[in-house]
Amino acid sequence: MQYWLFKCEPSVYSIDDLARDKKTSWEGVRNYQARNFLRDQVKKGDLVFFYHSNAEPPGIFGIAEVVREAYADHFALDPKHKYYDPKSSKDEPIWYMVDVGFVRKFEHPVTLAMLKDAPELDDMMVTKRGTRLSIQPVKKSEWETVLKLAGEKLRV
DNA sequence: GCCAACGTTGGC
DNA sequence: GCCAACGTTGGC
Repeated sequence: MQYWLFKCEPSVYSIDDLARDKKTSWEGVRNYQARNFLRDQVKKGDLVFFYHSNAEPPGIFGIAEVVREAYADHFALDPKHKYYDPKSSKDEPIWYMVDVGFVRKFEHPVTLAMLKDAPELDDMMVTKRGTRLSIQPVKKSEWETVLKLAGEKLRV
């Protein structure tokens, strides 16, 4: 059982959209390092911080749960889609996606500024400038620290 | 909207 | 394989 942080621009898809839909596919990851995490390490039952990027304010807005492990990202095969990648094919998909379900929206989101202020989170990728990975592993201690900052119970 | 920090592409 | 040009991310 592992913890993750998934980034998304709320103008594209937000925690509120997930709360409404209950479940969504997490497609469009087009970075190899993030792809490797998604394909090889993200497992069913893992818990995910839902991070709003390019937002005001940026930060962690809630929790999702992985409900389906990696499968081929078929949006890469559609020439009309913005996630199209001509190098990908049905037989040899390059890109993968997972499905996540809604768990909880934080009553008090943990903003990026709060994450940066917490010394326990100095090693967290999202707090380091220049880290643009959209799928990031989160340590158990970091997970618990963020929940405390959010004023949330540790048990999900 | 700006721009720094990356990742990717492609000529050589 | 190098590296300049270009595209993207994402905070501010």
